[in-house]
Amino acid sequence: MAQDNNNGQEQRLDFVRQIVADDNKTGKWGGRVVTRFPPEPNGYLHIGHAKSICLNFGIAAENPGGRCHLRFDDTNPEKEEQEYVDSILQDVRWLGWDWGEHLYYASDYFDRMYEYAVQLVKAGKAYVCDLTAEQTREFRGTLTEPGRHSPYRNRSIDENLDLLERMRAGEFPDGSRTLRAKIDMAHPNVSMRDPVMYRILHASHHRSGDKWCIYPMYDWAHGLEDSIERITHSICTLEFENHRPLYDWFLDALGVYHPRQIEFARLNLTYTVMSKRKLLRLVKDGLADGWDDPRMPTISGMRRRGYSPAAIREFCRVIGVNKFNSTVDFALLEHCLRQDLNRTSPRVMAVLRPLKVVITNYPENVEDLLDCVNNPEDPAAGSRKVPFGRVIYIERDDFMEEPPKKFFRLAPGREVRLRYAYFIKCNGVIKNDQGEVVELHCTFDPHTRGGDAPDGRKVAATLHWVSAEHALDAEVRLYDHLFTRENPDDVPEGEDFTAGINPDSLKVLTGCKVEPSLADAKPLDRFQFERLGYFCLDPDAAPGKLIFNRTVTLKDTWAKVQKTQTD
RNA sequence: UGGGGAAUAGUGUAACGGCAGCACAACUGACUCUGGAUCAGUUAGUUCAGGUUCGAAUCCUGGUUCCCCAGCCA
Repeated sequence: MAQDNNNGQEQRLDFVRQIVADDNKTGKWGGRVVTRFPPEPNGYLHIGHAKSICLNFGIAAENPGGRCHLRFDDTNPEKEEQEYVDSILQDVRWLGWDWGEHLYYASDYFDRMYEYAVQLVKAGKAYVCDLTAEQTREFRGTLTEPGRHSPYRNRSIDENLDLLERMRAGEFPDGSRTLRAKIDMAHPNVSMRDPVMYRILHASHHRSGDKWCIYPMYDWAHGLEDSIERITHSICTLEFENHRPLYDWFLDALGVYHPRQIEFARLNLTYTVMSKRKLLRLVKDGLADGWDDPRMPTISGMRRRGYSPAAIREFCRVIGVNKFNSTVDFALLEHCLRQDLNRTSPRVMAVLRPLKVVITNYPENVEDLLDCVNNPEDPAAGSRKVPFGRVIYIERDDFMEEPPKKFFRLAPGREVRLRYAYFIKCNGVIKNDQGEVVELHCTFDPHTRGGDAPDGRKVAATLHWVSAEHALDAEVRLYDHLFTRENPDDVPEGEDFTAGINPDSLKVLTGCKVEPSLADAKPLDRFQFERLGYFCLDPDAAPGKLIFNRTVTLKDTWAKVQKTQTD
């Protein structure tokens, strides 16, 4: 799987894969290809992570003997939780990737990292600093001005060794000291100005418990993790480009195995936010109903919404990999989704906003089972029997008493086809006291059973329907973008991204009518409701209580026509 | 005003000195028992100014614009 290079042609490599291919050619890594996906377990994975996952696991899968490690970068106990670890494991697996036995935790390397730190201290390349966080910032200088040396920079190696050991032993309070690399306080790259390697944090870690009260910083830890695991290509996002000199400095100073760090641009998508901070905010403020809210761009949200792993993988393939910031049109994601769902989803009939239709010349109490194709894109999917009856429901939108020009559907005096069933003609409109249409009276042509007229006459439209007697009730949740603007951060002065929340991103429809075959649907089962879109059964559903999520609509040219007519 | 990156149709990406191509979106049309799917077509691009070259998106010089960096976050 994963290398769906079904476009025949010689394949174009993105710049990361090109580097890997070149390295394989020169034998730089002895033919090894080892990548890693290193999430911090402080939130749920989102579609942006999927891009990184597909890149790293994809490269490993495409190269003989290649492998990709799943490694939790759990160096900050204050933000990390087991719940996130569990969700990440589930999401990566669901996306279709397999890390084999290569599941790792940075916290498992804490002992070795400490030994490496001692090594640097002994080499005179690291020191214990007593500056407060605020002082450290002041001493660091600015982007345009060099920093100043910490007064603790020239402590003796023995004193540093002693202090570091006592830091680890828990003798000092949080924030009172740090271990810093001794590099260059005048370096134009601010991250090289004696960066902090360890901070004191008397916090319980979700895996190592209370064993440690000093925790390594990202820059110190990450290269070591890569080195320990003998990663060949350490692929990360653009904001770490500034850190590469430091990544290299640490590994060189230690003289250990040294992977190559490569940076690529993170994914941005229209109408959505992608930072964990903002997603956390949506969850915490109740703007979304949890991490797996079907409107969230999280993997768990998309799964619940009805996305397929294949669609997400295809999306990650077509967006490519680059070094500049770009924002992908949400429509491209939906395109990949529809493409996959079209060929895999069984068709079924469901009426979201029911309009009762009585077929006046149809006999009462007959059993009439009609053959319906399960998936015209997949002959192997076969067919099913769907019951018909004298009273049926059709979609309210499929009838107009006074149809405008391009409306092809049912109207007084007009004949249409009921999908896989009969031609019906409307000759009676019943209204309530408010003048709303509540019922239609139609006649059917018994010779059109199955949907074809023996005399060859044509109808302009085919409608979906559900037999009233056999229909199942269902709740259907319709989703729209969580944000009204293409760029949610594009908000008025003084407001934040939540100002652009779409108040209509969720519509709950009750009293929907679906065909009886859906009684057996299981959570997350995907269907195409004919003419409407793709839907999946929500995990909130229970026996006798059907709840469907609309994953995405079908392309709807009538809706487009309507829109241009009203504009 | 320091350092590090980057600029190709509306959007996302190819072209690695030799005809600027693909996909999405938009718009036409054909076909259709899903106004779905499918098929055919149209619109539309090299950040700017110089230079090198028979030939430049690609190489060189300069400019413009955008992104990242001053956490004891990752």
